[in-house]
Amino acid sequence: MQTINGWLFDIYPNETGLTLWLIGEDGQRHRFFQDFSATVYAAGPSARLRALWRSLREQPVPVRLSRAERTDVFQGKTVTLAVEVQQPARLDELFRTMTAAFPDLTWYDGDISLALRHAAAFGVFPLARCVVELRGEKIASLTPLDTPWDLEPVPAPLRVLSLEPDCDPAHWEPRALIVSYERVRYSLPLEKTIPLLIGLAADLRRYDPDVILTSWGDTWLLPRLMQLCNESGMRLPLNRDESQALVERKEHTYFSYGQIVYRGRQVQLRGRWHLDRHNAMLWNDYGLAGVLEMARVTRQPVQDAARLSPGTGISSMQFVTALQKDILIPWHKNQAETPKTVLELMRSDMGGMVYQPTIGLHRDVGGIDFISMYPGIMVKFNISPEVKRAGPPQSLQPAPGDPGIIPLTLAPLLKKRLALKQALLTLPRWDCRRPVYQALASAHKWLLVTCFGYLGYKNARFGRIEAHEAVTAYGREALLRAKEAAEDLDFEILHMYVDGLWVHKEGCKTPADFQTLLADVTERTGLPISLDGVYHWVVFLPSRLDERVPVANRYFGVFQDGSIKVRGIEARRRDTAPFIAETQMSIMEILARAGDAEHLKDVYPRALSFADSEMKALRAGRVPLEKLLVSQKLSRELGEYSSPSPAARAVRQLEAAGKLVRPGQRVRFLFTLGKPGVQAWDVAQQPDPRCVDVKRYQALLTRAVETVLDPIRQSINAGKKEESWDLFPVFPRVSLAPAPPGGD
DNA sequence: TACAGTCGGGG
DNA sequence: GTGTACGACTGTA
Repeated sequence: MQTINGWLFDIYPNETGLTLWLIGEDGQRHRFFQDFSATVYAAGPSARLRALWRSLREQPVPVRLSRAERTDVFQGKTVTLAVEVQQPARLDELFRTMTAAFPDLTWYDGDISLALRHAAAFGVFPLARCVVELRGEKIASLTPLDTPWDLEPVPAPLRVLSLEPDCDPAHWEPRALIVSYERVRYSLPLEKTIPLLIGLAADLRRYDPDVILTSWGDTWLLPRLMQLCNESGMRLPLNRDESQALVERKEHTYFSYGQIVYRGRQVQLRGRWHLDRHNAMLWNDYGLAGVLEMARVTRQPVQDAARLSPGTGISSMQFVTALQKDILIPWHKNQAETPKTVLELMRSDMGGMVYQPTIGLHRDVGGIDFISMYPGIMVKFNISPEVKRAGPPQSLQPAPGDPGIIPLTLAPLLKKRLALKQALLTLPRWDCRRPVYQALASAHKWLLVTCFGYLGYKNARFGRIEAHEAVTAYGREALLRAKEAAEDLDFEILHMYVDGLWVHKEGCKTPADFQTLLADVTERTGLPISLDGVYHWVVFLPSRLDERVPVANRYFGVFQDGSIKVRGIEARRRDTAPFIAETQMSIMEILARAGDAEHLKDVYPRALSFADSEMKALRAGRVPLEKLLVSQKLSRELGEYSSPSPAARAVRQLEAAGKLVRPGQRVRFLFTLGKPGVQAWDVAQQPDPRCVDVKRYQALLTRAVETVLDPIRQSINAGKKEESWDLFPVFPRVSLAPAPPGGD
């Protein structure tokens, strides 16, 4: 028997069992095989289960049958027929046949991927460090040496080869491919097919990368290479396992978090990973470290983790918990989505606690947040679909008994996130672990957020609306207790929003001045809370439609470390032209240089004149057209628009030029003079700079400047009382006159 | 003024 | 392999 240590790299089914790839500590890439069986469960009347038993005896896929008692989270202990399928590759086919023949039975675990089953069975995950015992090429035992929850796992020595065209193939025709790895970098002309394929094949064999990192590899490059191979009859060893075909995932569009999301097609490799940075979910935010972390904690294979959708990641984690705890995973609930009743609509108003902020500028403000409030509540108070609630939320008492499936799943993730946050607080600014920790923490963030949403989702396997409501009820209670704590310590509450509050007290200017409050809130709620920071000053903005009305989520401010926090205003919106957003940010940076609020009056003139110079640049045509592009996400098919929004008109131009834009994709356009008022960007001909509707951009800029400068000016003037001759100047207003009727 | 369409925030 | 929230705001007619 031979033993090898290494990092688990890839797993997929072959004809008889599983193929596993291991990056050995010896530097070799090993391919092994493993026997593996997958079990599905059926429950129902015993006569029907006996009939199923008989029918399974008479079909060709080898199965082992037994009677098993398992837990259904909604029904409790349940007697089932366990069907152990010994050829994992044939599971899907057999499951389809069984459910078609016995649709009246209740099915469990049928649609759980082999990767998750394997992860649950052995406690492994992508890039887990393992000890493997071998008999020949067969795995006799597989033991993990680390867990997904380690903060500093021994990193796998991945070989990464990057491959990208010399321009964006959606808009231009690339002429060359740029190949780079380690210190090698060169380009291959695309028109010379044979040398291109020979060169690439040679590098793939010589360097034998673990990861092929591409730009537009899913949508353009790999399909193109496959096509070139077909035409020329040459082979390109993209897969490390050359016995396997490339795996293609189709493009699709889906709804998530109230908006439509578009995922382009994906090309996956076997024995190697292909990652397309332009098609990976939130690659920009997290990078490779984030994708790997996602794979570790969700146990999804890395290439899937790269484009994981909301819900799938957290569901995967729940499924692994369920498999390990012998909890049955219902086969997808076939409940049709029923329209919300009036009662439910009213209930939805009772989500998070919102308190109207006090409009205007405030100095020396503590921003305090519960850390991952909703997940923290689920863990602390044991909220899970199968757990009976004890008292009312006002008691802030955990439900009794063993932790349910949701807390079990979330607890280690939450603990790791808190540990990362803690480490980030203490690590010095220059520490190279900082960006990595940041990426990991961000990757966890949305898994945790989504878990809460999933509790309230009817089609989630472990969802239950009562549990969802319990979470928000605890949340409101916790925030109220925080408010009481602050008031008992004589803090003034300026604003509260779901899981955060903004407080002020004369003389409290440093983080230390808020420690008593933090400790008190933790004491009263049992939930971790942290100081987001102490603002030198923060502005809560009024509604645009009625300046007497505050809005909860439009504010900006400057922390004592000089960093700026912005919510809801133009600079935060992805449909704001970069020129407008950057100008607004720059103005806030000028204001931030004031340090404390007393010195805002010193920097205000500078901010005003900066805004003015940007306005002049705009009028003089010195702003590059790219900076004026507005980008909006298409929410539906072009034909489904009932009103010709600017985005819809831009899409019409694109489609006229033969460019299809799918719902969920973004469309970029300029505001232009005359009809139709917009000019789509991603078409062949560049717009004439003279067509730009400068007036409209002036109005947009004016608005963005006023958003940040008006409250500052008002606050300075308020300090000056009646000296009206000394009023600070207003930014000259440019507004759009209503378009003349007819026009054209 | 009404309406249709897009966005943020949660983090 | 997907959560169809809510409220603010903008653009169009």
